[in-house]
Amino acid sequence: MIATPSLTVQARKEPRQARSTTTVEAIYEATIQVLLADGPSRLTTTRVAKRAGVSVGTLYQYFPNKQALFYAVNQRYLDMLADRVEAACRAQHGQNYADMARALVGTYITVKIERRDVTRVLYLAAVEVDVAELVEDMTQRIEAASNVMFASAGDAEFDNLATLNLTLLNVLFGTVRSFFDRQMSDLLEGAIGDQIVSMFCSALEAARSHPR
Amino acid sequence: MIATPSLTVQARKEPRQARSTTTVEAIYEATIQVLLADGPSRLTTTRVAKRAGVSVGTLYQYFPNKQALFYAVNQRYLDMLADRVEAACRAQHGQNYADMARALVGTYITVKIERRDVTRVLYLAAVEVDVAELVEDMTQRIEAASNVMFASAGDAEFDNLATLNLTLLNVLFGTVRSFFDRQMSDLLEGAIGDQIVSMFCSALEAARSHPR
DNA sequence: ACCTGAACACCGTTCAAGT
DNA sequence: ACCTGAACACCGTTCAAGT
Repeated sequence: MIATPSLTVQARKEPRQARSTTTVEAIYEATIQVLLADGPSRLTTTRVAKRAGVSVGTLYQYFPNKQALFYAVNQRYLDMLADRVEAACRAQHGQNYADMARALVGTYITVKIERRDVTRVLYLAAVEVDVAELVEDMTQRIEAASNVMFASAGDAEFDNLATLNLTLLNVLFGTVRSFFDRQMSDLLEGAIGDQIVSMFCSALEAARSHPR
Repeated sequence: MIATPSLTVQARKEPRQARSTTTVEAIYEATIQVLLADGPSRLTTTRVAKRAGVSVGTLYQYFPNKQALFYAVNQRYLDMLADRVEAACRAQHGQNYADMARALVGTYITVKIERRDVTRVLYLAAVEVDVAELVEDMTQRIEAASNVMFASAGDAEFDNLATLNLTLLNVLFGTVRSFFDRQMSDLLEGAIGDQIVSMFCSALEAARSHPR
């Protein structure tokens, strides 16, 4: 397994003129469209370029390879996701831990479901390209925000919060992914989402410090 | 997104002579080796054939396309996983639900870790090919076995067991996957595995029927 | 019954030539 | 400064020819 040096994965150059900004936008949009319409296995640079209305050469002027293109699309999506969850965590500062759990789980699920097509297609395609690094960044932002949030709970203090938090977030990410992979994402908005929240609450409850 | 008709994904013909059984074995083995050594993006039919010591044509005599090859490798692995978990569930029939949770979670994690390389590489490559159907089959076998097991618990009865069981298994599958994707699979054998078991237990406890 | 490998269509990527 | 598209190497797949 060869790790792709991350440099090759950055955009080749920044657009400097209005014309090329439009081009890059069109390429992003076309990438998602091709993924949605034709599936990951038909995500070819030629197809994306054609759909974006430019030549392949142009695409390669902005993205050194197909990976970089897909990487950029993921980056936008994952940054947005991390932004939203961070904001939700900040908003809960000092509140009750049950509300925190609800906000964290709820926001994550909401964002994933708002863009359910993109979510699914990115889960599906995530492997044709090495996106692990990006996912790890997003994960760590959320982990940090969530840690700070739970540590600030007004109604409890927790033992081993870091480890518990790690587990809880992997539970959340993994469970949501399982439901998406199995095309059962709709259930997340209902009873299943609530079950996840109560699992969070029980686990937190069990980890409360009881100083004497 | 085009669903691959499942027929094209079956092995093209059954080997009838000792010679060809060996060939098919060699091809399976070579597939895993190439995946492990070169990564999913370099899994090419030519490479597999070469590593197996046969010509490409021979490979195509037994597998109609690259998908079918990868599909077959997954099938073996997932069948084995379902077999093991089913056996563990059967062994717990009539016991306490906490022991059941420990056995279910423990067996699943143990099998995944026993073959950690293959596990990781199959998670990684799972998308280059449509394997969703296979995963769904394995999942449903485990779901059925687990449902029967928990329904037989000697120390409790549960409300809405089917829904709860669905959530619990997606939690298990998803969480394990998250730790593997993040290359933190070792943690599953220790404290994290225990945390998953206690989350199972709290959720089950909360769902106990209390008839009056 | 099984195997071989040259041949074909297609994809990622490049680069000389254009505006 | 940006764009084009023919050209090249490589991969999936086929099939006529071999044992």
